[in-house]
Amino acid sequence: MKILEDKKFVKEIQSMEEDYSRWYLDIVKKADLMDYGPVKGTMIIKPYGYAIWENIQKDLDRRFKETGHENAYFPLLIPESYLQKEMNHVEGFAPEVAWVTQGGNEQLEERLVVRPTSETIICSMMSQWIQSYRDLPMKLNQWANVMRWEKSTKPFLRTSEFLWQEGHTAHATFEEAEEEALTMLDVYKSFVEEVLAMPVIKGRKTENEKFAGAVHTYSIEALMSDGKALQAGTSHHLGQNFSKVFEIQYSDKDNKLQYVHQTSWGVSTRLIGGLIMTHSDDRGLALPPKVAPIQVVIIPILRKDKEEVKNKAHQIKDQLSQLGIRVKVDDREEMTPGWKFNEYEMRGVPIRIELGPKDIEKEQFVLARRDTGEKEFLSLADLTKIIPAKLDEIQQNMFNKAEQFLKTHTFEANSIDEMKEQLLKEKGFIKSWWCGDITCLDKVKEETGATARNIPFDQREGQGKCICCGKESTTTVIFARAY
RNA sequence: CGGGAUGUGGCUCAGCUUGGUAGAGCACCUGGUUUGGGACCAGGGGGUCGCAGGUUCGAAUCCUGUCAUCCCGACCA
Repeated sequence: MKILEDKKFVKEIQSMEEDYSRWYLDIVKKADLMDYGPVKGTMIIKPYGYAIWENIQKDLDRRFKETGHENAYFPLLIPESYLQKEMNHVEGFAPEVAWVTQGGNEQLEERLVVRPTSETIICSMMSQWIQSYRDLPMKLNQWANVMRWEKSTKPFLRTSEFLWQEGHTAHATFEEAEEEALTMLDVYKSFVEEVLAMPVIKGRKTENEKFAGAVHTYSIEALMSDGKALQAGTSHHLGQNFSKVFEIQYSDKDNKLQYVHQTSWGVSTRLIGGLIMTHSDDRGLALPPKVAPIQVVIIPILRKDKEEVKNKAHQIKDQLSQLGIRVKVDDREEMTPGWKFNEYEMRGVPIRIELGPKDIEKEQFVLARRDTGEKEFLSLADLTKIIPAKLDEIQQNMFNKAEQFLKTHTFEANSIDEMKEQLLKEKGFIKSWWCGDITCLDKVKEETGATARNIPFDQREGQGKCICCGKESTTTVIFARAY
């Protein structure tokens, strides 16, 4: 077993150390995930990037269905009057909605918004569909694009148009809606941790960070490799805020009219940005096997006995494909093996198999891991046992590394000065006591640039002094600079 | 939305100060030699210089506007 020296193979990528932001942009371009669209904040998700999204969709969709949800699709355009109904909601979204004011050559009588989220239109339909407690719960999900007129954009992390899924449910009681919101938060957490190998912190959003129109918002927060936080998913308990204005009522068992209790929850293509900033390095993208469009790439070394080597490579491919592994053989002769090694490392393929005439003679192959850079010689006879095991090992190792990073970058601070000092030294999550007063959060933000990410479910025992005002508090908050 | 920077073949950039027939490297195409960590030689194709106006005999170059991208800040369920 030999470990690669820390040589820089990829000269096209700016190092993370020197310029993190440039590094990120280099990765998304060089790994061929996206390209810019002609309109500000829009992007083309290229086939390789879209394949990642499809893998995310596939896995999440299965989890949604397992928890009793059904997919549907609602219109892109929403009448202005719908948005106006819930006051907090309008105010929250007003600055970032795109308007349609004209159809063909005619001015519209009522302006339409391009959906920034679909609560209003889905609620208006639910009010027609729900009559009785027997119609509940109603648990819907849609895969869609949404648009928010963003002022500053960055590929995958914040774009004007993005792809997401939004779940919308209606329940008979507050408790049921609460349970749903928490269940879906769990679904997100287990998906993001198991599939994307990104450890996250579950918690409740503070009042000033919650969704416009929600009773409260839960989130999972991830930590990027530059120490900044990323909201990876949200789940909202909407209470009766929307059902009251959209009149979603049902008759209960005693034939009394009741308003439903609702939830909504979503994750977006932003997860791809998080994936990149969690695992990748100066050599390019690194993908956990479970989302990687190509899990194993086979590079035949074509010096002599070309046909034999090629045939063997394809034979290996077939063997692995039969196990459900996503494999690609790159037997192009116009590229050198070295070029291909770098190319697939840059694109984040978890396992590379090198196969040359000498290997075939010795009944062996070379396995190179993207996560550790290790190369080893292994017996071809064990191929179908080794590869699945290695993929699992890589998946686990990537999660462990990220979890280790999160642990070593979670700090405690007892005063604003301490937090400032820590953020100057090294960024990360900052755990602090908080008295519950929103103005204290504002002050922290103003002085340190860090915002309250969430109030983690996993609270510390005991009590301490509020980071800002010094009052005795029993609530722990996670602060961080965030994307 | 404020401050700064950039926009020239697919990519990275030079040329602009001082206006005068568009360049390099990489990539691409053809042929040959190569191939175990980004090969080499020879030949070849490709750009209305982001877009729109203006100044000028003449604009990639000067002026105005506009759009997009990047950085910093504000905003961001």
